[in-house]
Amino acid sequence: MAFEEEEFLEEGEEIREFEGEEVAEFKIKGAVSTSIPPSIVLSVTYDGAEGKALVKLYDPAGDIVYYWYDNTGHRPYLVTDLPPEVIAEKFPDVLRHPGFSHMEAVEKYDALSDRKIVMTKVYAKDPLSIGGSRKSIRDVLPKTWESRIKYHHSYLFDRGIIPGMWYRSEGNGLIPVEVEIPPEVAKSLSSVFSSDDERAEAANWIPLFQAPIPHIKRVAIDIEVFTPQENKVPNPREAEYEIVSVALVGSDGLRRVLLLRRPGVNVDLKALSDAEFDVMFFDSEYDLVAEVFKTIVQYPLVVTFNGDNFDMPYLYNRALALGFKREEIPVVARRDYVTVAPGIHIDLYKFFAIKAVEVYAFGGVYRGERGLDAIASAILGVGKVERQGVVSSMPLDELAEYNFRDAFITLYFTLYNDELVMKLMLLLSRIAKMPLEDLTRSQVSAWIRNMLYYEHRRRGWLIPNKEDIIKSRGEAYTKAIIKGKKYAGAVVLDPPAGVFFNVYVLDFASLYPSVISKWNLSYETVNCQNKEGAEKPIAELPHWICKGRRGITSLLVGILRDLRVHVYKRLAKSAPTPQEKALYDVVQSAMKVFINASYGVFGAETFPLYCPPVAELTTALARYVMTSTVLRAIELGMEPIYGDTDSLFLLGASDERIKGLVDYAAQLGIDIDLDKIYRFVLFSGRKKNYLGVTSDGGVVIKGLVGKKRNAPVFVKELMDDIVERLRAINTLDDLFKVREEVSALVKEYESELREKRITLDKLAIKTSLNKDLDEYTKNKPQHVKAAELLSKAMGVRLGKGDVIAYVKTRDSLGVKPVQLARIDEIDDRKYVEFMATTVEQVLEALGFTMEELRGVGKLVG
DNA sequence: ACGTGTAACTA
DNA sequence: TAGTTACA
Repeated sequence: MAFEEEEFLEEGEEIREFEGEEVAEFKIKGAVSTSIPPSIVLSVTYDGAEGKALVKLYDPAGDIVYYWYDNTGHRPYLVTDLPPEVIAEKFPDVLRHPGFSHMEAVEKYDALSDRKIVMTKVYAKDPLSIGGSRKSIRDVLPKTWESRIKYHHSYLFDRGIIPGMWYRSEGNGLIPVEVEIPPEVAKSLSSVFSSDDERAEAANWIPLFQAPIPHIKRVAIDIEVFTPQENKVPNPREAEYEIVSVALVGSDGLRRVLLLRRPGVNVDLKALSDAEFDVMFFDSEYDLVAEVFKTIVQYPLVVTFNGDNFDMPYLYNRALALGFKREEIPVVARRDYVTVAPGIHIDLYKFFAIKAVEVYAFGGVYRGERGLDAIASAILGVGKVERQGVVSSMPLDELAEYNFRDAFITLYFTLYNDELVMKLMLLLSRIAKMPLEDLTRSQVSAWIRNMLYYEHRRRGWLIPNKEDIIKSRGEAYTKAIIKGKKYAGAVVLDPPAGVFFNVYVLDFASLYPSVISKWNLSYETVNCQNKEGAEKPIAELPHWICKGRRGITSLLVGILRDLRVHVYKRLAKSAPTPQEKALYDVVQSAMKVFINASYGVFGAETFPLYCPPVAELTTALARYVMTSTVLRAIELGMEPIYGDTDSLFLLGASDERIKGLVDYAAQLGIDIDLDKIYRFVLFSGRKKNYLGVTSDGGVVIKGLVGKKRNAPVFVKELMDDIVERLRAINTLDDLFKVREEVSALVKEYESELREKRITLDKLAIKTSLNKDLDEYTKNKPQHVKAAELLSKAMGVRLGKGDVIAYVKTRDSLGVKPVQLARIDEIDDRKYVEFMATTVEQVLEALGFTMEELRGVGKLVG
C-alpha cells in the first residue's frame, strides 16, 4: 500500500523518485484549505520524498475535492526493540547520524509472548535518512529490530484517518465527524453481546456501518484508438495511434462523445442527432484530449473499465506525444495503478476480478467472465453487442455509439440498484481501512491484513512476523487427503445412489467463522507459551488454546459475525423503507466478504499472519460439529444421507426433530438453519453431485457435468430437457414415466449427433487457459493443443485467462479450435461418450445404466 | 497471492 | 499416475 512503511523501508531498496500528484494546475473551485466542511476521505497517499501526506477529501455538498496536507511536526521513524538508554549507550552512531532527529520510548504488547516490550521510535529528519540511497539510520541501528518488528508506521493510522469516513478541519488536522447511531442499533450492544470486551469492540465498529454514504459525483470514460490491424490492441506505452473517440458519461447527466474528424471516414449526422448523447467534433487530436482533461478535473471520481492498463496510460502517453506538458496532464502513474487528479480513479475491471467480490458479493453470477459485455449481461442483464468492423474504418456515428455504450455501462455499474456497487466498495474500504483506490485493486487477503494491522496498531500491539508465528505456534499436524496440501479439510459424507423424497437440508450458519469465534482461535491464543489453564479442544490434535485472554482474530470475526447475523441481516428485513433495507443489505454483504475469507487466510502461506494450527483447528472443530450433529440426528430418529462441510441432508425429518437438532447445535455454540426442503433429490452416488427439486418446483443442480461451464451447448440442452421432465416427478410412480421420456430424449439427441444435424458451435467445449501457452511443460491438454492451432492460424497471442472453444475431431491430433473446424470433421463417438457421462449421473440415480437405457430406447423407438 | 475435498478427463 | 479443469 502506498501508505505502508514497508514500501520505502525494505532493506536495500532505494527510495523511488516521488511520483508527484501534479495538482497545481487542477485545484478546482478552491485551493488547499485550512478549513474543510464535513467531507469524506477518498484517498490517503504518503509522500516519501516530501515526508508528508496528501489526503483527498470530497465534500458532496460543495462538490469539491480538497487536498489536505500534513507537513507539520511529522517525522518518519523506525522502531527498534531496544530501549532508548541502550541505543544511546551502545549504538551512539545512531545519535550522531546526520539524519537523526530524536527518539522516544514506546511500550508495545507482544501477543506471541504475552508481555510488554519497551521499544524505541527513532525519528528521522527526513525519509531519505531512513531508506534512501544515501547512508541511512537503519544501517547504524542494530539488526535485531528487523527480525522482530515490522510495519509499525502507517501514515493513515498515525493520523487517525479511516478511509470512507467523514472529517472536517479547522486549521490543525482532521477532526472526525460524529456518527449518529440509531437507537435500535445501539440497543443491540447489550442484547447481542455478553461481555464488556465485545460490547466495546462492537461499539468501535458500528459507526463504520452507520456513517452516511454520500453520492459521489463521477464520470466514466472510455477511449477508442485507431488500429491499423484488426485484432491488435494498441500499446498504451507507445501510444502510437490517434485517439479517435472518447466517451464521457457522468452521474450528473453528462453524455458526451468527442470525435476526431478524419479524412475518408464517413459520418451519418442524422443518426448522431438522434443519439442519446451529444457530440463534439474536433479537427485536432490535441484539442480533443484537452477537452477530456478539462472534463476529468471536474469530477472527484473517474471510473473506467480496464483504465489502469489501457485508457489512462494511453491518454497520458498520447498527451505527452501530442506536446502536453506533464503538469498539464491530470493522469498520475503510481506503482501499481494509474490515478487521476484531482480526484481518484477506480478501474472496475480490477474490482470485478477480485475473487471474493465475484463469489461472495455477486454470488458468482459472472463467474469466470472478465469482459465488459459479459459482466454487464450477467449483472445488469443488458444484451451483448457484436462489434462489426474495425475502429479505423467504422463510420463515426457507429463508432460514437459503441464508445458511448461502453462508457455508459461502466458508469451504470456504479449506479444501478441505488448505487449498490459504490456503497459496497465504500463499506469494504471502511472495514479494511484501505482507500478505495487500493481496496478495489487488491485481493481479500490484503483487506484482511490491513484490517488486522489496524487493530494491532490501535491496541498498541506489535505486529508479529510470519516466521515468529510459525516458530512459536508450530506447523500443521494433520495430513491432507489431497497431495500437496498442508492439512485436513472438511468432511463430505458419502451419498447413496438413488431418489429420495422429502429431504430436509440443514445448514450450519457461517460454520468456520463461528468455530473461530466460539473456540477462541487466534494466532496468539493457540499453542500459547503459558500452558497453565490452557485446554486441548479436540483429541485429534495436539494443539491447546489459551484460556484467560480473548484472541484478536476470534474477537473480530465474532463481532463481525454477530453484528451481521443479529443486527444488520435483521435490519435488512425490518427497516422502515426499501432504501434503508437495501442499505443494510449492502452492509451485511460487505461483512460477509470478510467473515467468509477469515478462515482461509490463516492457512495461506502468503498471508503475513499465517498460522497453520489456527487453520487446522478450524477445520477439525468443524468436522467435529458436523459428525456429532450427524450422530445426534440419528439419535433423534432421522437418517442423514448426505452432507458436505456445513450442510446436512436428512430423511425422516419433522419440525420437532429438526428443533431437537437446532437445540443440540446451539449447545455447541453454532447456529443451524433449515435451508431447504426438497420434494426429492436424485443422488448419482458421487459426492458433490446431485439434483434436487424443492417443494416449490425450484431445481438445484450441483456438480453434474451437464451443467458445467465447459460442457458443449448440445449437452447442456439435453440436460435442460431432462431436468424439465424430472421436475414433473411427484411420486415414485412418476419415475418410470420419466425414465422412458429420458431414454427417448437421449436417442433423439444421439441420432442428431450421428447424422450431424447439429451446428458446430453447439459442440464446442470451452476451457480456459490457467497459464500462458509456453508454461504447459509437463503436459499438453487438449485445449492447449487447440489454442496453439488457433494462435498459429489467426496470429493472435493466447494466454492466461483466455477461453478456448474447441471441438473433438477424427484427425490424429483429436482436437481443433471451433473457428477452424467443419462439422464433418467431428468425432461423434467422443460426443456420444460425453453425453453418456452426463446422462449417467441422472440415470444412476433413477436406478439404471446407459446400456439399459439404450435397450429401453429401442423398445420405445 | 484466502483454504481443502471430489469428479472427470487425458497424456 | 500426474496434470489439468471445474466445481462444492
